[in-house]
Amino acid sequence: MDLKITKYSRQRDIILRILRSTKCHPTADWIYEKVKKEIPNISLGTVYRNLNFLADKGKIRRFSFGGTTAQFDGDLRDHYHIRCDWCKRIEDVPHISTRISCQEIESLTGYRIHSLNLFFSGICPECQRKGEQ
Amino acid sequence: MDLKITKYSRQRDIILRILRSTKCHPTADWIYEKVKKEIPNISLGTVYRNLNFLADKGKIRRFSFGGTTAQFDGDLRDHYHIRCDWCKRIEDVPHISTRISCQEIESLTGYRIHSLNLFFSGICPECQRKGEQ
DNA sequence: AATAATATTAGTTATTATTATTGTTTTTAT
DNA sequence: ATAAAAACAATAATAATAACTAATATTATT
Ligand SMILES: [Mn+2]
Ligand SMILES: [Mn+2]
Ligand SMILES: [Zn+2]
Ligand SMILES: [Zn+2]
Repeated sequence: MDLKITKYSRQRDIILRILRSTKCHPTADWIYEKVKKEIPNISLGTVYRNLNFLADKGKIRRFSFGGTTAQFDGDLRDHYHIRCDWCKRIEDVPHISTRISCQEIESLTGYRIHSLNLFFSGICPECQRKGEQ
Repeated sequence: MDLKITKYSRQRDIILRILRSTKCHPTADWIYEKVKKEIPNISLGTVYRNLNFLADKGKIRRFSFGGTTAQFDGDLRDHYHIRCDWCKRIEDVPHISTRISCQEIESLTGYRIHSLNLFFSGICPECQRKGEQ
């Protein structure tokens, strides 16, 4: 919750800036390669540590779409995701008009709900054009 | 799609039966431990191979909820999931009345949509009772 | 400003999940 | 019964992530 109680770190700052400046949903390794251009001797462990830290504090999102590696999203605005089953690309679904009643889910499950994640999978336009697989 | 073209395998049969008979959303390793009681010398690789095979054929679901290991679900009926942020348990959300318009998403993104996954996270009733963390 | 306390780091090693390989066995088609 | 194909167990290899440690950077206190 409170990022204030932590000390400043240039590494964390840059990691957060890079994540926020991309539209893709990168892996720790992807971010590592980017940060290395600014801090050549940063270590992958630092990237993981800070990504997990930021995710735990709710400053970024961490998820994985069936794949084996975690992916991160610096965009905290309400939005959803779609993945192509063939080329595996992930894109934002910017806005949908339907409202899902979290209150209904809360009374149905007894949970206090923090977040709602909606993701679709299917075939992207490009793969549709290219045809089978 | 067609499981028919493959040869019969007792191992795959048992893996599928075990997955279908549990309400939890187990990892490959959890299933491995169960299968071992029936086939003591089965190998973990066989479990992985068959789970991936079944998932690729659409006979089971494979996903991971932020954690580092894949989880599987033998229940193909439309239903959604919720995870407790504290104890990490995952449960089914059996049914929700909201309608999400996949057609709207299709026209918005150009994707041909195959599936819709909805998952919530929050605090389970038990953790709420126990209090902080 | 100097000092002390502590968070964070780079570098490294360890762990864990998953996939690939290989030689053998089981299943199916002829 | 024979042969081809698929699946197997066992194992080695890979890849993702976490843990450790001594050094450094940041903050708080004097
Ligand atoms: Mn996004
Ligand atoms: Mn389920
Ligand atoms: Zn595609
Ligand atoms: Zn809980």
